Amino acid sequence: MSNIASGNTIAAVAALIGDPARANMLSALMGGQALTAGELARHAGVTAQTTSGHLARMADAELVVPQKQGRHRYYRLASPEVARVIEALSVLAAEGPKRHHPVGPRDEALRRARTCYDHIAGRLGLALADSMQECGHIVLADGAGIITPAGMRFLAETGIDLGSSPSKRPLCRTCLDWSERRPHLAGRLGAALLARLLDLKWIARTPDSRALRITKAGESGLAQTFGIPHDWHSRP
Amino acid sequence: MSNIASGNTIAAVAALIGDPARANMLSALMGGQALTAGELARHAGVTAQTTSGHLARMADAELVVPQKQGRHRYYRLASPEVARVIEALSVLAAEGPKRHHPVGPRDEALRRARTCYDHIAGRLGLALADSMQECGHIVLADGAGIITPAGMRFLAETGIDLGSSPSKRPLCRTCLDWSERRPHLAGRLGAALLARLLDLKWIARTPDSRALRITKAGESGLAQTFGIPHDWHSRP
DNA sequence: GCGACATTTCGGCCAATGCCGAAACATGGG
DNA sequence: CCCATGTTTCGGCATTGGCCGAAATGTCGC
Repeated sequence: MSNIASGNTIAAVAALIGDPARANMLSALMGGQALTAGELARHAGVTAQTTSGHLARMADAELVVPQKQGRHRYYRLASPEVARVIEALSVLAAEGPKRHHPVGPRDEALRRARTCYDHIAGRLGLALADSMQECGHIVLADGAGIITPAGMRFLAETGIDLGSSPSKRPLCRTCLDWSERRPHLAGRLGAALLARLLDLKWIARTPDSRALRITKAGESGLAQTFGIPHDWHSRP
Repeated sequence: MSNIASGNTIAAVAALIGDPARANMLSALMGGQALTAGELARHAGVTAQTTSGHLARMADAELVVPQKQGRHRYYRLASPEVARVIEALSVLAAEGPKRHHPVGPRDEALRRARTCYDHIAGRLGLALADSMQECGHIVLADGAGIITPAGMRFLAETGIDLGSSPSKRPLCRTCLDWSERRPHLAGRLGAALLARLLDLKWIARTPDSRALRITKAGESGLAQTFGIPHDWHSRP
């Protein structure tokens, strides 16, 4: 009875994500960067051959998109929608059976600041969201936010470019942080913020990890622009 | 490398959803009502024994919760978080490989109005969201909304009770409608709206389906309160 | 207590699929 | 041109896990 067709299709997608090797690859791609097949193989803990098969299937289902470059083959998540599925699954997985509830990234660096697909998560993500809200630049409410006129000016001054695209992508979403259990900024604003902070070299990516490092320049920049104190990162 | 643990767990959850029979059951439960094991077996298209096993596993993983009642055993989705995962997967499944993109519920009744976990989807869902937005009762922005003071008065007058709980559940989220590709109201507001409209008997559930029927009283009520014209449902 | 109904447990069958070794394509550098 | 490196294809093995028939447990109504 009812709509078996759509049920079947969501099953197909979920089954694809439901393999440990593939799930690890997708988690790794949540870092937002494109990774080579080899790197993904290492993340997944399986051989290159096996990885190749997995990637082919995921590309076919349009969960990831391949990009040839020299003798490497880069893969990235196909869309923010894919990221949302992983994100929603993470929330569920973190809550999960209460067997060992003290979960979340064990790594302190990840807790402090990390990428979440194309925006910033961890305590830095929360601090940025809090700051912008306190300054009246955005109004957050339940999973999304509105950028105020003052906020628009602030973004322009700070060089954060939302890209005046006619894109259907939400301007300002929030994303539930699975380590801190509070929302941080996602959507186009979140993406632009990450891009700008990387561009200013206030934060830097860490090789082989989703962790973000706050640079010397970043410490003062974040303090001046967002009012985030220097000693912020030492506090839980 | 990296956090295999969390990857593993999201894989476990996804694998659970990734079976056609289980996915069909979960889709059926997206109707928001608790269903008996037998009903779920019919939805899934497998025998009762098989269903029992599936339900046990999903209950163990806390995707669904059982509730004994007489010689029946009712199951419902364990949380809004579970619903969000299914919702996100539906979006992906609908877009999916462009092989047959004219998808969405084939059934015209489902397209018109249906439940989506605990709120209203379909064209009626969109019309309600549009109406409240045009009247200045809510301000929607990218995945969530804010209820204005005027909106709060309107809700009070209309008898829509948001339940002053200290719940962490978002007041007003939006949920992307997979048949119409536009957002409708979810969150506590969406749930309260559905409850109130059912209570007023303006809409009624359909047995064995997620479709909602608009009653005679509903037609005039919706017209007066939300400005939704009588002939609304005849238009695409 | 006895039959009807709903659900679960047990046991065995079978198909799907993840995994790797070996080898074949690509690509870039010397 | 040949070798090193990255990636894919092929073949075969082993395991997982979904499915059902049969039968046990519970629960209701008489």
